[in-house]
Amino acid sequence: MITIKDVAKLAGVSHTTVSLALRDSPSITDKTKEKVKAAAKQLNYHPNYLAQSLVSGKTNVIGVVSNFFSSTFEMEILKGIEQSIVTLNTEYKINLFATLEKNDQVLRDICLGRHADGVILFSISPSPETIKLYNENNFPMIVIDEKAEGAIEIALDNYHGAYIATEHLINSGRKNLALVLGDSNREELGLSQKERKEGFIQALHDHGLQFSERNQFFIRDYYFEEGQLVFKRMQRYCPDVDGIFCAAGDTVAYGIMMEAKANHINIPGEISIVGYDDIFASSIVDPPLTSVRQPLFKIGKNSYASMVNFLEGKEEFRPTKFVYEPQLILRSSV
Amino acid sequence: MITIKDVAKLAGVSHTTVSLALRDSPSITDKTKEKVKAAAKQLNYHPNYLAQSLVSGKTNVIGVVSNFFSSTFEMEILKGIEQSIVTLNTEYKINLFATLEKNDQVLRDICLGRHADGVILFSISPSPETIKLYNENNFPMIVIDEKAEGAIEIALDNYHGAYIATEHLINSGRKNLALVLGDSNREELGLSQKERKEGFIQALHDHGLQFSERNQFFIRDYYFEEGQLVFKRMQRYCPDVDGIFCAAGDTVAYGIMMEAKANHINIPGEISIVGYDDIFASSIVDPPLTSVRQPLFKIGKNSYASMVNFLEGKEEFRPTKFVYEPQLILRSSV
DNA sequence: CTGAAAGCGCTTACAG
DNA sequence: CTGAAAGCGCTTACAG
Repeated sequence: MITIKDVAKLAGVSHTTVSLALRDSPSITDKTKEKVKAAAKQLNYHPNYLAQSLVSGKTNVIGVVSNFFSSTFEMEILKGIEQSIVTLNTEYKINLFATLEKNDQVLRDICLGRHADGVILFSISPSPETIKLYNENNFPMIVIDEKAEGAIEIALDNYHGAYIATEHLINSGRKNLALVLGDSNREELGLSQKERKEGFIQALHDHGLQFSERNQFFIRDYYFEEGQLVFKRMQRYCPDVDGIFCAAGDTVAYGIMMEAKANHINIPGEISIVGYDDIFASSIVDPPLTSVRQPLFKIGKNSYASMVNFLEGKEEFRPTKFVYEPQLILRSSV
Repeated sequence: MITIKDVAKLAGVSHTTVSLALRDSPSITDKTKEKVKAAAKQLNYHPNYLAQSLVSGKTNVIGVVSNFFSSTFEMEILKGIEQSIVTLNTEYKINLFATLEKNDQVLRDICLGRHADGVILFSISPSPETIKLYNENNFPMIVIDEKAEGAIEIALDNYHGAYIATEHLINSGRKNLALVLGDSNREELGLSQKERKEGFIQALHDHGLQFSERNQFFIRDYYFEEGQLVFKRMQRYCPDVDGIFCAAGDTVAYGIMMEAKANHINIPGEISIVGYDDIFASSIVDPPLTSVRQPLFKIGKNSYASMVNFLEGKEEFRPTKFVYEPQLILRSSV
């Protein structure tokens, strides 16, 4: 490994001078700089960032933390971040950290191990201790789609999204609505699913309809096949359902639609359905799926931009909550 | 920031002892260990990985490098990697580095800045100098879907995938085939597109058909809308096309199908089409799209596992080329 | 069994 | 304008 000392030796100066010259310090002669740079080039020298960061306390990386990175939700936000990186053209690199369930542990590591200068979390709820740790270390933290008191919260208005979806079903004449929720692998519902359930119930009430626990169906992994199973269960236990709000997302909604089709039940003729997420395929399935779209691209873009502002001291970090409103995309499934 | 010295002070020992105790060195009394660990816990101490890595020369992170991470190709491989991480349950974390075009620069940084112990590249072709640098530093490099002499190459047999797709179209009676290629933003075709073109042409020849440059259409960004445009151009310049091999992938193929539908042209009645990638939506579009599936999940899984083996010294790193065969998934678009 | 010393590769005051 | 020294937070021989 080529170090600063090798360059110093070749250039015939001290390693201090090399360090200074390479960072274009004004206190070094142009002639010395040239000599040093030539030597560095000849040896193909590149500074060890580990060492640099250790002394400077800066890594120039922004950490993006998520449970995993293999679903469309993350993809959309990442697209926004990527766009922001390209247009802003800053010094900052991004690193993606997949926590695979070990959320707080990974977060601690990033902060204490100085793997980044700040983090953006996707659907991860940090513990109060972790938030405290970040604040103590002046590490900005932006949390998308989860609660995080003391950090910057980017909330998606799931309540409202569910409300408008449900209202749309009701306004189109549906009276017996089913709700499909994803309960992940936990005992209780995640934040967004819980809020969607509340929005669903409220819309029902506001239109004089009753919510029945029996019209509620659960899936775990957000798979297409689970949607097929849900429809089977629905046919069996609630054959009179005429509208479905699939809060568990579009992929599950496709499964429901496919199974309905397989049973010769017409959508939207006999049953209407509204999905959530408006992922790409929703415009090309048959029939095109009405769905709630969240401004994920914009969220990614803005989050990255804010983070850069915090890190460059252009904006003061202060716990705030921002709410982004979803939008109902009307197609032909209702 | 809490350092090893703070812990030492609280525990009443030297910082050397703290370091040893925390790593469970056999040369430290159980009693001292307890004392140290209690102190560390009380102060909520976590080692600075930057410092640890600087001295140990190990980061315990595997770098995953891609131009960006927001397409289904990366998603599928990542799924495999994530599964591998969970089942293997190793010490290694993964970090995703988005290069956004600055491929070699990012790769150099990772190696020289010790941001990782080894890398897995997605569709990135490292320069010979970069490969040399990695080899000199004993940094294992696995390259998926691109050429990289001197590294481990994971090749997708694009030639064969294109060949079987084309042959299938011919065997189903199609005689006037069009080819749709993605030429990205470069002057020349990327490796995989070039190979697909060769497979297409060879299949044509082997069945006594001629390849015509006029039956070739290009897109740049792999967008759905480009597929719609391609179909319009096709209608205009080659109205007698009866089969399409969309080497540019399924998303573009959907655009073609939609535009055909909008023009009341029946698929597969009048025109057949085969896509590439077999992304999720292909099974649910109407008609379901016949497509070439690449074993991306498996590739991700195996790549991660090999990397761990290299890093742990269980397997010797030696430049090799592995070829994974694609598979034609038959549906109703032919 | 424990601690003082040297060192990982760098940067930043401080002398000269 | 340049270099010797101290230090970032840690680990690893080496004494004692």
